[in-house]
Amino acid sequence: MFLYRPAGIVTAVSRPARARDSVLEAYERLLIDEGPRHATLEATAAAAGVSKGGLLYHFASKEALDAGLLGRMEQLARTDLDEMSAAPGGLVAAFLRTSVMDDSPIDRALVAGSKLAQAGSHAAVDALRRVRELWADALRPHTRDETAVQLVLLVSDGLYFNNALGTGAVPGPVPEGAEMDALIALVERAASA
Amino acid sequence: MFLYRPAGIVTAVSRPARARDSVLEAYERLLIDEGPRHATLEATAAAAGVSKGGLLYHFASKEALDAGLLGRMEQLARTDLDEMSAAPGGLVAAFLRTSVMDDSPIDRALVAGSKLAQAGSHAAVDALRRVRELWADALRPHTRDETAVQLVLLVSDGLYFNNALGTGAVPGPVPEGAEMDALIALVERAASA
DNA sequence: GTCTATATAGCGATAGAC
DNA sequence: GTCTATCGCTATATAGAC
Repeated sequence: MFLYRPAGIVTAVSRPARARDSVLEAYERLLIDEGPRHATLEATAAAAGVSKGGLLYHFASKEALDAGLLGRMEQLARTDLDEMSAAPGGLVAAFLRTSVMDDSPIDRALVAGSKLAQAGSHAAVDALRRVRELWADALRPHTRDETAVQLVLLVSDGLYFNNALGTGAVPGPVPEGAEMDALIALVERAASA
Repeated sequence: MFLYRPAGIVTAVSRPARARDSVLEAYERLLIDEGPRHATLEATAAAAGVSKGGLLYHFASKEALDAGLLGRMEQLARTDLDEMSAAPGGLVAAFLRTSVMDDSPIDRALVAGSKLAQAGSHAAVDALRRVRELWADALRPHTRDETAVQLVLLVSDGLYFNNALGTGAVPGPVPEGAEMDALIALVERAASA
Protein backbone atom coordinates (compact mmCIF):
# COMPACT_ATOMS: atom_id res chain seq x y z
CA MET A 1 0.00 0.00 0.00
CA PHE A 2 1.19 3.51 -0.79
CA LEU A 3 -1.45 5.54 0.96
CA TYR A 4 0.81 7.74 3.08
CA ARG A 5 3.46 8.77 0.62
CA PRO A 6 3.95 12.55 0.66
CA ALA A 7 2.38 14.41 -2.22
CA GLY A 8 4.41 14.77 -5.34
CA ILE A 9 6.96 12.10 -4.62
CA VAL A 10 7.06 9.39 -7.21
CA THR A 11 8.71 6.15 -6.19
CA ALA A 12 9.66 3.08 -8.12
CA VAL A 13 6.37 1.24 -7.81
CA SER A 14 4.14 -0.41 -10.36
CA ARG A 15 1.93 2.66 -10.67
CA PRO A 16 2.79 6.35 -10.24
CA ALA A 17 1.75 8.12 -7.07
CA ARG A 18 -1.93 8.70 -7.59
CA ALA A 19 -3.37 12.15 -7.07
CA ARG A 20 -6.25 10.50 -5.27
CA ASP A 21 -4.03 9.42 -2.39
CA SER A 22 -2.30 12.79 -2.20
CA VAL A 23 -5.68 14.47 -1.95
CA LEU A 24 -6.90 12.21 0.85
CA GLU A 25 -3.73 12.74 2.80
CA ALA A 26 -3.86 16.52 2.38
CA TYR A 27 -7.52 16.58 3.42
CA GLU A 28 -6.75 14.57 6.53
CA ARG A 29 -3.86 16.84 7.46
CA LEU A 30 -5.97 19.97 7.04
CA LEU A 31 -8.79 18.50 9.14
CA ILE A 32 -6.39 17.71 11.97
CA ASP A 33 -4.16 20.80 11.89
CA GLU A 34 -6.49 23.56 10.71
CA GLY A 35 -9.95 22.23 11.56
CA PRO A 36 -12.95 21.29 9.41
CA ARG A 37 -13.69 24.93 8.67
CA HIS A 38 -10.43 25.42 6.85
CA ALA A 39 -10.39 22.00 5.22
CA THR A 40 -12.06 23.24 2.04
CA LEU A 41 -11.84 21.79 -1.44
CA GLU A 42 -9.64 24.65 -2.54
CA ALA A 43 -7.26 24.36 0.42
CA THR A 44 -7.12 20.59 0.05
CA ALA A 45 -6.39 20.82 -3.65
CA ALA A 46 -3.64 23.37 -3.06
CA ALA A 47 -2.07 21.27 -0.28
CA ALA A 48 -2.18 18.20 -2.51
CA GLY A 49 -0.59 20.07 -5.39
CA VAL A 50 -3.55 19.82 -7.75
CA SER A 51 -6.20 22.25 -8.89
CA LYS A 52 -9.76 22.30 -7.61
CA GLY A 53 -10.94 20.83 -10.89
CA GLY A 54 -8.34 18.12 -10.67
CA LEU A 55 -9.51 17.21 -7.19
CA LEU A 56 -13.12 17.08 -8.34
CA TYR A 57 -12.20 14.63 -11.05
CA HIS A 58 -11.27 12.09 -8.37
CA PHE A 59 -13.91 13.08 -5.83
CA ALA A 60 -17.01 14.41 -7.51
CA SER A 61 -18.24 16.23 -4.41
CA LYS A 62 -17.24 17.10 -0.87
CA GLU A 63 -19.49 14.27 0.29
CA ALA A 64 -17.49 11.89 -1.90
CA LEU A 65 -14.26 13.26 -0.41
CA ASP A 66 -15.60 12.60 3.10
CA ALA A 67 -16.62 9.09 2.05
CA GLY A 68 -13.12 8.45 0.73
CA LEU A 69 -11.55 9.51 4.01
CA LEU A 70 -14.01 7.51 6.10
CA GLY A 71 -13.67 4.37 3.99
CA ARG A 72 -9.93 4.50 4.43
CA MET A 73 -10.45 5.03 8.18
CA GLU A 74 -12.58 1.91 8.50
CA GLN A 75 -10.12 -0.17 6.50
CA LEU A 76 -7.21 1.02 8.63
CA ALA A 77 -9.20 0.23 11.78
CA ARG A 78 -9.70 -3.34 10.62
CA THR A 79 -6.07 -4.01 9.74
CA ASP A 80 -4.91 -2.23 12.90
CA LEU A 81 -7.15 -4.45 14.99
CA ASP A 82 -5.73 -7.54 13.33
CA GLU A 83 -2.20 -6.45 14.23
CA MET A 84 -3.21 -5.65 17.81
CA SER A 85 -4.71 -9.08 18.29
CA ALA A 86 -1.29 -10.57 17.70
CA ALA A 87 0.46 -8.19 20.12
CA PRO A 88 1.97 -9.55 23.35
CA GLY A 89 0.61 -8.42 26.72
CA GLY A 90 -3.08 -8.69 26.08
CA LEU A 91 -5.53 -6.91 23.80
CA VAL A 92 -6.75 -4.43 26.43
CA ALA A 93 -3.27 -3.00 26.98
CA ALA A 94 -2.49 -2.94 23.25
CA PHE A 95 -5.82 -1.26 22.54
CA LEU A 96 -5.36 1.49 25.11
CA ARG A 97 -1.76 2.08 24.14
CA THR A 98 -2.71 2.72 20.51
CA SER A 99 -5.51 5.02 21.66
CA VAL A 100 -3.01 7.71 22.51
CA MET A 101 -2.09 9.82 19.54
CA ASP A 102 1.23 8.80 18.05
CA ASP A 103 0.64 10.10 14.54
CA SER A 104 0.16 6.61 13.18
CA PRO A 105 -2.06 6.40 10.09
CA ILE A 106 -4.99 4.90 12.00
CA ASP A 107 -4.76 7.54 14.76
CA ARG A 108 -4.71 10.36 12.26
CA ALA A 109 -7.61 8.87 10.34
CA LEU A 110 -9.70 8.51 13.50
CA VAL A 111 -9.02 12.07 14.67
CA ALA A 112 -9.90 13.40 11.22
CA GLY A 113 -13.07 11.30 11.21
CA SER A 114 -14.00 12.62 14.65
CA LYS A 115 -13.59 16.21 13.47
CA LEU A 116 -15.84 15.44 10.52
CA ALA A 117 -18.43 13.90 12.83
CA GLN A 118 -18.47 16.85 15.19
CA ALA A 119 -18.75 19.19 12.25
CA GLY A 120 -22.07 17.56 11.41
CA SER A 121 -21.29 14.73 8.96
CA HIS A 122 -23.79 11.91 9.49
CA ALA A 123 -21.63 9.58 7.41
CA ALA A 124 -18.76 10.19 9.82
CA VAL A 125 -20.93 9.45 12.87
CA ASP A 126 -22.07 6.18 11.28
CA ALA A 127 -18.53 5.17 10.36
CA LEU A 128 -17.25 5.87 13.87
CA ARG A 129 -20.09 3.82 15.36
CA ARG A 130 -19.15 0.89 13.14
CA VAL A 131 -15.50 1.13 14.20
CA ARG A 132 -16.55 1.26 17.85
CA GLU A 133 -18.68 -1.86 17.38
CA LEU A 134 -15.71 -3.57 15.76
CA TRP A 135 -13.61 -2.75 18.80
CA ALA A 136 -16.31 -3.90 21.23
CA ASP A 137 -16.58 -7.27 19.50
CA ALA A 138 -12.82 -7.74 19.63
CA LEU A 139 -12.51 -6.70 23.27
CA ARG A 140 -15.45 -8.73 24.60
CA PRO A 141 -13.62 -12.09 24.82
CA HIS A 142 -10.77 -10.42 26.73
CA THR A 143 -12.85 -8.65 29.36
CA ARG A 144 -14.75 -9.65 32.48
CA ASP A 145 -18.23 -8.53 31.39
CA GLU A 146 -20.06 -5.96 29.32
CA THR A 147 -19.42 -3.22 31.87
CA ALA A 148 -15.71 -3.86 31.51
CA VAL A 149 -15.97 -3.55 27.72
CA GLN A 150 -17.66 -0.18 28.18
CA LEU A 151 -14.97 0.97 30.58
CA VAL A 152 -12.17 0.20 28.14
CA LEU A 153 -14.01 1.79 25.22
CA LEU A 154 -14.85 4.94 27.20
CA VAL A 155 -11.26 5.43 28.37
CA SER A 156 -10.17 5.02 24.74
CA ASP A 157 -12.83 7.50 23.61
CA GLY A 158 -11.63 9.92 26.27
CA LEU A 159 -8.06 9.66 25.02
CA TYR A 160 -9.14 10.27 21.44
CA PHE A 161 -11.37 13.14 22.43
CA ASN A 162 -8.51 14.92 24.14
CA ASN A 163 -6.15 14.23 21.27
CA ALA A 164 -8.69 15.58 18.82
CA LEU A 165 -8.93 18.79 20.84
CA GLY A 166 -5.24 19.56 20.73
CA THR A 167 -4.41 20.94 17.30
CA GLY A 168 -0.85 19.79 17.66
CA ALA A 169 0.24 23.03 19.26
CA VAL A 170 0.12 22.53 23.03
CA PRO A 171 0.40 18.99 24.40
CA GLY A 172 -2.89 17.86 25.86
CA PRO A 173 -3.65 16.79 29.42
CA VAL A 174 -3.42 13.15 28.37
CA PRO A 175 -1.18 10.80 30.32
CA GLU A 176 2.18 9.94 28.76
CA GLY A 177 5.01 7.55 29.44
CA ALA A 178 4.99 6.14 32.96
CA GLU A 179 1.65 7.81 33.68
CA MET A 180 0.15 5.98 30.72
CA ASP A 181 1.62 2.69 31.91
CA ALA A 182 -0.02 3.18 35.29
CA LEU A 183 -3.35 3.99 33.70
CA ILE A 184 -3.23 0.90 31.49
CA ALA A 185 -2.39 -1.24 34.51
CA LEU A 186 -5.30 0.24 36.44
CA VAL A 187 -7.82 -0.36 33.64
CA GLU A 188 -6.49 -3.87 33.04
CA ARG A 189 -6.88 -4.74 36.71
CA ALA A 190 -10.46 -3.49 36.64
CA ALA A 191 -11.54 -4.90 33.29
CA SER A 192 -9.47 -7.87 32.14
CA ALA A 193 -11.05 -11.31 32.19
CA MET B 1 -30.61 33.79 37.07
CA PHE B 2 -32.85 33.57 34.02
CA LEU B 3 -30.46 32.09 31.52
CA TYR B 4 -32.54 29.15 30.35
CA ARG B 5 -35.95 30.66 29.87
CA PRO B 6 -37.31 29.84 26.40
CA ALA B 7 -37.07 32.64 23.89
CA GLY B 8 -39.90 35.11 23.75
CA ILE B 9 -41.49 34.24 27.06
CA VAL B 10 -41.64 37.15 29.45
CA THR B 11 -42.17 36.29 33.08
CA ALA B 12 -42.86 38.41 36.12
CA VAL B 13 -39.27 39.16 37.02
CA SER B 14 -37.45 42.35 37.79
CA ARG B 15 -36.12 42.69 34.26
CA PRO B 16 -37.68 41.59 30.97
CA ALA B 17 -36.28 38.54 29.20
CA ARG B 18 -33.11 39.81 27.61
CA ALA B 19 -32.49 39.16 23.95
CA ARG B 20 -28.91 38.35 24.86
CA ASP B 21 -29.96 35.24 26.77
CA SER B 22 -32.39 34.15 24.07
CA VAL B 23 -29.60 34.40 21.50
CA LEU B 24 -27.17 32.33 23.57
CA GLU B 25 -29.76 29.66 24.16
CA ALA B 26 -30.71 29.51 20.49
CA TYR B 27 -27.05 29.30 19.45
CA GLU B 28 -26.46 26.47 21.88
CA ARG B 29 -29.50 24.55 20.64
CA LEU B 30 -28.43 24.92 17.01
CA LEU B 31 -24.89 23.77 17.80
CA ILE B 32 -26.21 20.64 19.50
CA ASP B 33 -29.09 19.72 17.18
CA GLU B 34 -27.91 20.93 13.77
CA GLY B 35 -24.13 21.09 14.14
CA PRO B 36 -21.65 23.98 13.97
CA ARG B 37 -22.06 24.28 10.23
CA HIS B 38 -25.72 25.21 10.53
CA ALA B 39 -25.33 27.32 13.65
CA THR B 40 -24.92 30.53 11.67
CA LEU B 41 -25.63 34.08 12.81
CA GLU B 42 -28.73 34.20 10.64
CA ALA B 43 -30.09 30.86 11.86
CA THR B 44 -29.34 31.79 15.46
CA ALA B 45 -31.03 35.17 15.12
CA ALA B 46 -34.10 33.57 13.55
CA ALA B 47 -34.31 30.91 16.26
CA ALA B 48 -33.98 33.56 18.95
CA GLY B 49 -36.68 35.68 17.35
CA VAL B 50 -34.46 38.63 16.50
CA SER B 51 -32.91 39.93 13.31
CA LYS B 52 -29.31 39.47 12.35
CA GLY B 53 -28.65 43.13 13.10
CA GLY B 54 -30.31 42.75 16.47
CA LEU B 55 -28.08 39.84 17.31
CA LEU B 56 -24.98 41.74 16.26
CA TYR B 57 -25.89 44.56 18.60
CA HIS B 58 -25.42 42.18 21.55
CA PHE B 59 -22.56 40.16 20.07
CA ALA B 60 -20.45 42.22 17.73
CA SER B 61 -18.99 39.20 15.95
CA LYS B 62 -19.21 35.44 15.77
CA GLU B 63 -16.12 35.31 17.93
CA ALA B 64 -17.94 37.37 20.56
CA LEU B 65 -20.91 35.01 20.34
CA ASP B 66 -18.60 32.04 20.92
CA ALA B 67 -17.03 33.85 23.87
CA GLY B 68 -20.48 34.46 25.36
CA LEU B 69 -21.38 30.78 25.12
CA LEU B 70 -18.04 29.65 26.54
CA GLY B 71 -18.14 32.11 29.42
CA ARG B 72 -21.56 30.83 30.38
CA MET B 73 -20.24 27.25 30.09
CA GLU B 74 -17.40 27.93 32.52
CA GLN B 75 -19.71 29.63 35.00
CA LEU B 76 -22.17 26.74 34.86
CA ALA B 77 -19.32 24.29 35.38
CA ARG B 78 -18.28 26.09 38.55
CA THR B 79 -21.77 26.22 40.11
CA ASP B 80 -22.45 22.64 39.00
CA LEU B 81 -19.27 21.48 40.72
CA ASP B 82 -20.31 23.25 43.93
CA GLU B 83 -23.65 21.42 43.91
CA MET B 84 -21.97 18.08 43.20
CA SER B 85 -19.60 18.47 46.13
CA ALA B 86 -22.63 18.50 48.42
CA ALA B 87 -24.20 15.42 46.84
CA PRO B 88 -24.47 12.18 48.85
CA GLY B 89 -22.60 9.07 47.71
CA GLY B 90 -19.24 10.57 46.91
CA LEU B 91 -17.97 13.02 44.34
CA VAL B 92 -16.72 10.39 41.86
CA ALA B 93 -20.17 8.84 41.49
CA ALA B 94 -21.89 12.23 41.29
CA PHE B 95 -19.36 13.40 38.72
CA LEU B 96 -19.77 10.40 36.44
CA ARG B 97 -23.53 10.40 36.75
CA THR B 98 -23.75 14.00 35.54
CA SER B 99 -21.36 13.18 32.70
CA VAL B 100 -24.11 11.34 30.88
CA MET B 101 -26.26 13.65 28.84
CA ASP B 102 -29.50 14.48 30.62
CA ASP B 103 -30.19 17.80 28.92
CA SER B 104 -29.23 19.78 32.00
CA PRO B 105 -27.90 23.29 31.31
CA ILE B 106 -24.31 22.35 32.10
CA ASP B 107 -24.45 19.23 29.91
CA ARG B 108 -25.85 21.17 26.99
CA ALA B 109 -23.27 23.90 27.43
CA LEU B 110 -20.42 21.39 27.48
CA VAL B 111 -21.62 19.55 24.39
CA ALA B 112 -22.02 22.84 22.54
CA GLY B 113 -18.56 23.90 23.67
CA SER B 114 -17.12 20.59 22.48
CA LYS B 115 -18.68 21.04 19.05
CA LEU B 116 -17.16 24.50 18.86
CA ALA B 117 -13.78 23.13 19.87
CA GLN B 118 -13.83 20.38 17.25
CA ALA B 119 -14.93 22.88 14.65
CA GLY B 120 -11.66 24.70 15.21
CA SER B 121 -12.32 27.35 17.87
CA HIS B 122 -9.16 27.87 19.90
CA ALA B 123 -11.13 29.77 22.54
CA ALA B 124 -13.33 26.70 23.01
CA VAL B 125 -10.32 24.41 23.40
CA ASP B 126 -8.87 26.72 26.06
CA ALA B 127 -12.18 26.97 27.93
CA LEU B 128 -12.62 23.19 27.96
CA ARG B 129 -9.09 22.76 29.27
CA ARG B 130 -9.83 25.14 32.12
CA VAL B 131 -13.03 23.25 33.00
CA ARG B 132 -11.11 19.98 32.94
CA GLU B 133 -8.52 21.41 35.31
CA LEU B 134 -11.32 22.56 37.61
CA TRP B 135 -12.67 19.02 37.68
CA ALA B 136 -9.26 17.50 38.28
CA ASP B 137 -8.66 19.75 41.29
CA ALA B 138 -12.04 18.84 42.76
CA LEU B 139 -11.61 15.10 42.20
CA ARG B 140 -8.04 14.84 43.48
CA PRO B 141 -8.91 14.73 47.22
CA HIS B 142 -11.47 11.99 46.56
CA THR B 143 -9.26 9.65 44.55
CA ARG B 144 -6.44 7.27 45.29
CA ASP B 145 -3.74 8.93 43.22
CA GLU B 146 -3.16 10.93 40.05
CA THR B 147 -3.73 7.90 37.83
CA ALA B 148 -7.16 7.49 39.39
CA VAL B 149 -7.97 11.14 38.67
CA GLN B 150 -7.06 10.55 35.02
CA LEU B 151 -9.23 7.43 34.87
CA VAL B 152 -12.31 9.26 36.13
CA LEU B 153 -11.72 12.23 33.84
CA LEU B 154 -11.14 10.03 30.78
CA VAL B 155 -14.32 8.01 31.37
CA SER B 156 -16.19 11.28 31.71
CA ASP B 157 -14.59 12.59 28.52
CA GLY B 158 -15.57 9.38 26.75
CA LEU B 159 -19.19 9.79 27.83
CA TYR B 160 -19.27 13.39 26.63
CA PHE B 161 -17.58 12.50 23.36
CA ASN B 162 -20.22 9.89 22.58
CA ASN B 163 -23.04 12.20 23.60
CA ALA B 164 -21.63 14.94 21.42
CA LEU B 165 -21.59 12.55 18.44
CA GLY B 166 -25.28 11.73 18.61
CA THR B 167 -27.30 14.59 17.18
CA GLY B 168 -30.21 13.71 19.41
CA ALA B 169 -31.64 11.37 16.79
CA VAL B 170 -30.36 7.88 17.56
CA PRO B 171 -29.37 7.08 21.14
CA GLY B 172 -25.65 6.54 21.45
CA PRO B 173 -23.81 3.44 22.58
CA VAL B 174 -23.43 4.94 26.05
CA PRO B 175 -24.48 2.92 29.10
CA GLU B 176 -27.83 3.79 30.66
CA GLY B 177 -29.74 2.87 33.78
CA ALA B 178 -28.46 -0.27 35.45
CA GLU B 179 -25.55 -0.46 33.01
CA MET B 180 -24.49 3.01 34.09
CA ASP B 181 -24.79 2.06 37.76
CA ALA B 182 -22.49 -0.90 37.17
CA LEU B 183 -19.96 1.28 35.36
CA ILE B 184 -19.95 3.86 38.14
CA ALA B 185 -19.44 1.12 40.72
CA LEU B 186 -16.55 -0.29 38.69
CA VAL B 187 -14.79 3.05 38.35
CA GLU B 188 -15.37 3.90 42.01
CA ARG B 189 -13.86 0.61 43.09
CA ALA B 190 -10.80 1.29 40.94
CA ALA B 191 -10.36 4.99 41.68
CA SER B 192 -11.90 6.08 44.97
CA ALA B 193 -9.61 6.94 47.85
C1' DG C 1 -32.23 48.55 20.92
C1' DT C 2 -33.86 46.57 16.80
C1' DC C 3 -34.63 46.72 12.06
C1' DT C 4 -33.52 46.45 6.52
C1' DA C 5 -30.30 46.69 3.02
C1' DT C 6 -26.00 45.89 1.35
C1' DA C 7 -20.92 45.08 0.97
C1' DT C 8 -17.41 41.58 0.72
C1' DA C 9 -15.53 37.19 0.66
C1' DG C 10 -15.29 32.29 0.36
C1' DC C 11 -17.63 28.02 -0.42
C1' DG C 12 -19.03 23.92 -3.48
C1' DA C 13 -19.77 22.83 -8.03
C1' DT C 14 -20.00 23.22 -13.37
C1' DA C 15 -18.22 24.02 -18.15
C1' DG C 16 -15.13 23.46 -21.33
C1' DA C 17 -10.15 23.96 -23.13
C1' DC C 18 -6.01 21.26 -23.35
C1' DG D 1 -6.44 13.43 -16.20
C1' DT D 2 -5.67 18.07 -15.13
C1' DC D 3 -6.29 22.77 -15.93
C1' DT D 4 -8.75 27.83 -15.85
C1' DA D 5 -12.75 30.45 -15.49
C1' DT D 6 -16.97 31.28 -13.66
C1' DC D 7 -21.66 30.62 -11.63
C1' DG D 8 -24.79 30.55 -7.65
C1' DC D 9 -25.14 30.48 -2.94
C1' DT D 10 -24.37 31.58 1.76
C1' DA D 11 -21.47 33.32 5.34
C1' DT D 12 -19.88 37.33 8.35
C1' DA D 13 -20.03 41.97 8.93
C1' DT D 14 -21.24 47.06 8.07
C1' DA D 15 -24.27 51.27 7.32
C1' DG D 16 -27.79 53.72 8.42
C1' DA D 17 -33.07 54.31 9.09
C1' DC D 18 -36.42 54.02 12.80
